[in-house]
Amino acid sequence: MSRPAPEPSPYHHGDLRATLIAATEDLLAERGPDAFSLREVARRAGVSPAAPAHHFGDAAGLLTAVATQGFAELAQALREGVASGGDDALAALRGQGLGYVRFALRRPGRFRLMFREGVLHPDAELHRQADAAFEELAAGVRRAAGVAEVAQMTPAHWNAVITLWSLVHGYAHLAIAGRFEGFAGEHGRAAFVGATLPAVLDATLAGLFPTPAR
Amino acid sequence: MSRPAPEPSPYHHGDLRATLIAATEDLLAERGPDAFSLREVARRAGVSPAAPAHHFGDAAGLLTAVATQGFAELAQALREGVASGGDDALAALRGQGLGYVRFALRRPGRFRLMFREGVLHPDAELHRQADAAFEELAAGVRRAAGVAEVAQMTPAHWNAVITLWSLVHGYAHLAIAGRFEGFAGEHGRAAFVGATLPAVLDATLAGLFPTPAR
DNA sequence: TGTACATCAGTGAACGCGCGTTCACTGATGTAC
DNA sequence: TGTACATCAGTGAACGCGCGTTCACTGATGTAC
Repeated sequence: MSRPAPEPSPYHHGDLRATLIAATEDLLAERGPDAFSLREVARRAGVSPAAPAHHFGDAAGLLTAVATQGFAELAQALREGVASGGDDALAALRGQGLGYVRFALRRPGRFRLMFREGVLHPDAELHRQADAAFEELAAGVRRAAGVAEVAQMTPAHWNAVITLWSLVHGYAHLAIAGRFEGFAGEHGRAAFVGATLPAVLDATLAGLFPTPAR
Repeated sequence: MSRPAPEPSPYHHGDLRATLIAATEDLLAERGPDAFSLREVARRAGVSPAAPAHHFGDAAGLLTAVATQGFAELAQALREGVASGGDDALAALRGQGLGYVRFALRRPGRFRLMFREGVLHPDAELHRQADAAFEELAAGVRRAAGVAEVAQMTPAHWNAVITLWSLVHGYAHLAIAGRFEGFAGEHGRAAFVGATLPAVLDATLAGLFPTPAR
């Protein structure tokens, strides 16, 4: 997870912006959002504490850039989850749910940052990426419900979106916070998730999209 | 939400322990867990910065006490939610879900603290209270499933517990983080929750506890 | 009932720390002519 | 092709701040006799 040691620094870095984002993600992964500090990130990037201001303005600006990139990757993870379901719309929706949770567990610190209030700048691009990720979920529900357009979605369809989002979001948070460790037992977290999450999603989807023949 | 101004302080406070806990809850409510500081709490309680150490050891000790009390109140909120459902086990379970979310939204800062890693002491009483709250949820599922004892619960029953817990936990977190504000629109958050959460719970419960006649 | 004394609960000054940000600066790059 | 110069990207020292915790202390309480 850690990057190579800083080079014997030339004056101009090359791609300091990307390096600072990567260092921030590493720090979040290792020590969580509470341990973030601009100086620590600068130290890891092998750069003076004033350097980040050049690219991000201030500390919140750097975190906002990290969160924005996070939402873009979340949307991507949801798209890949859909693809894993093939032609079956319900299987695609389940794949999306799995993708959401796996995304969260892959980088828990960043995931928590993305949904933290008060530490990010209000930012048009951030909101655009967050909305795009949400829209992936809504599109999944439309496919499962046989609805083509956003304008055709009923309150029940929106409730289905909220239900699935809440479910995977809560599952991810509880898993990250270690609340499932009483269950996970000897098998570890990954095995626990693999064993329970598909069943959890299927039971919920059965309630949201009952099939006559079931 | 704010307490009366500190009295012209007598040397001995009377009930400083409870006062510090209350001041912490106020601070969490007003400015969130990130803004917590021991000195600010002492200021609000009208007491020197060294006073809290006498009762709680250190800052994490105070937060741990607050979280412990929070879990006790969460368990109580779940019990009240059950009662609202009367004799119908599914209605009781829905009431529990409503109680969970309402508890979270009543004091969002404290709720977030309770599930924050790294800021609380590992503490026997804290874990006892957290487990007791969780056990309320499991008991609700047992009633709905017609199972009398913990030992009789199947993996499917445990999955139902995890599903409901994830659902209400995620819903609460998303609501607190303002992610539903695009929906809430003109009606405000309370109205949004009142309109969507019961339906969300019912749809999920239908998937978890299908009834033959449905 | 009165008094000595231990214990409890709080004071307030001081410590050292890491932080975000600022500032004047300088080295490197690239562009105009 | 050379050269002057503007712009960019980083330095590193310094600032002021609020923090958690420590320390020797003192005022209040309560208990033993």
